[in-house]
Amino acid sequence: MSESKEIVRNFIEEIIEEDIRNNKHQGRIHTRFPPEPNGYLHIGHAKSICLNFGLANTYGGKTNLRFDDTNPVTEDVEYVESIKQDIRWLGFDWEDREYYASDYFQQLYEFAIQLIKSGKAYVDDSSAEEISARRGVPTSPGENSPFRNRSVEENLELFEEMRAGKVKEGARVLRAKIDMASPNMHMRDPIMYRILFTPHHRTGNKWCIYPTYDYAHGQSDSIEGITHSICTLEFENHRPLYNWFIENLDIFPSRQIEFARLNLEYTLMSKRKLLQLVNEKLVDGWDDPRMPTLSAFRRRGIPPEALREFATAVGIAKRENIIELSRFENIVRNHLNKKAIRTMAVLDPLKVIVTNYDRGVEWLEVENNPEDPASGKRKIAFSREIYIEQDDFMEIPSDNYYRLSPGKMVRLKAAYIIRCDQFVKDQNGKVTELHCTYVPESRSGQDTSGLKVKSVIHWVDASHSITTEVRLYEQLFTKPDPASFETIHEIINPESLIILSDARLEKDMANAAIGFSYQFMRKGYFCLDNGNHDGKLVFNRTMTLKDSFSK
RNA sequence: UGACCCAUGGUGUAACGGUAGCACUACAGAUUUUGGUUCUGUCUGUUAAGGUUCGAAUCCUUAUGGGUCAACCA
Repeated sequence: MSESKEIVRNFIEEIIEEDIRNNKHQGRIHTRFPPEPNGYLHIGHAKSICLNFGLANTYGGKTNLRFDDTNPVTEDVEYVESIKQDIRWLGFDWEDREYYASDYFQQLYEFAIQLIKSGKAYVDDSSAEEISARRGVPTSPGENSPFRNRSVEENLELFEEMRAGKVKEGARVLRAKIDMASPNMHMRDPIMYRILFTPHHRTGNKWCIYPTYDYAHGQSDSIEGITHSICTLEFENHRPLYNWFIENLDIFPSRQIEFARLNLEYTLMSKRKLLQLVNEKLVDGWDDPRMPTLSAFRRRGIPPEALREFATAVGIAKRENIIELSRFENIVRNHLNKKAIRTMAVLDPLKVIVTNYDRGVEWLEVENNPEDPASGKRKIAFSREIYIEQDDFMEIPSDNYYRLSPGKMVRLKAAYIIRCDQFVKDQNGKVTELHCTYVPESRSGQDTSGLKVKSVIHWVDASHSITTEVRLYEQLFTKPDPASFETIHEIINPESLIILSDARLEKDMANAAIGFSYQFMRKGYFCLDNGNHDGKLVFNRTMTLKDSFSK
């Protein structure tokens, strides 16, 4: 027997396995993914989704989808729908466990009464400014609110007035009574409820007091019996408070565990800034293929399997990290290379006349995907007039350039070797046409010419091709660390989108379908855009091929 | 002048007191009818100083560096 591959566990898996060994919660594992419906899911969320659902999957547990909808001011149903669609597309299923923090508003309210009754919460009439001023700073203690020692009866009465809508927004809050001198700012009598006369997308006008994150989140976890509540590092300082509520309410002890969020080079993860890109129309919307949102990845042709692999490949740890884009690209290319059907597409056409070709149209056979023999072969037309890529010809070639130039030969993929005899320029000096001769005995697969050429280039037949639009995407930002810049405008990449309207594809590509990936040979991976273009075909570049020929 | 967390090649992540490994990147070579793919090889690492120990990336102390916290956001 060969030795089995060692399984590497991340620190969360180690905690879970320890809990299972100790029979904690009878070995039950239950996680949750808690998005706030105030924006679209991005690749950072994908890491969290894969972690939470993945953990449940490997340990025979369950994962709830719970919308953390405690702030009606910023949240909307539009986001709820997109989030559900994106999680499904990523490949995960929460079955019937679709919950909302707002489902628990009544329960949370009763918990609050319980804390008031036990003298652990009080109503504060201070203004936001006063509260902030009395909270102190991290390096020195705060001071108690003058309203801190109200009687239980008074607190109950006042809180009821808040609930009943008798108090103006901002005039009163409910606070936990903990310790204004705590070195942890979150323990300095944190706010539990604030008054907001904003209708909620689910509860409508039923409530005008809304629980804050700190008060709602842990209790929602507890209500759902979540065993491992996984969140990002910035909530580390909230954990004592998370535990304080659970202990003082004496409810199910969910455990919060923090891990380092995903950071990716050239990518912004801040929902606020992504929203800004959308609002200022710096991109085409949340699903603009340059965005890091899941809907954008879908539109750009990134396979969900690749995203899942990436999410686990980056690892789970507590160390701050910035993943290199090459890591992401490597994984996406691996997936696409295996499954993408090859086709020839000339993005920037240059006409070639094969002057000695007089056999009309000839049909040549070519593999659909050399990586996958099962993908079969197809026939492509070849005739006297074809197109090649502008940059596959250089009038004065550089030393390491081994494509076409005057007097030089290349092979046309799956066809013949041609030699460039002449070129035609327009008045601007741009090369507009090549006159070449082909070598009849060099036909692909039955080459008896004995000629050796350094390069094989792609091409399409002029009369057996279609003209389409092709969109080339590059990084949206010119800096690898866009988050560290104050304004996004200064780092927007002006060439992040290049629209080519005259691309020539093999005629068969008229039948291209959404959801499939194609490799435009030597040019990259592309997919049909899922937007509405009045019947016109538009292709998005998912990713370039790795390019060892640097320009 | 606080609390909490983190520190392993360029990047990310393993090694759970006993040979610092893997992946990506970069570079070099081989193969190739995609300058793709594939294959082979090379370079580069335990933040520092003490301590414990036969033995420390791992445990302890201190220092240094980085992150988070002062919304009625999540």
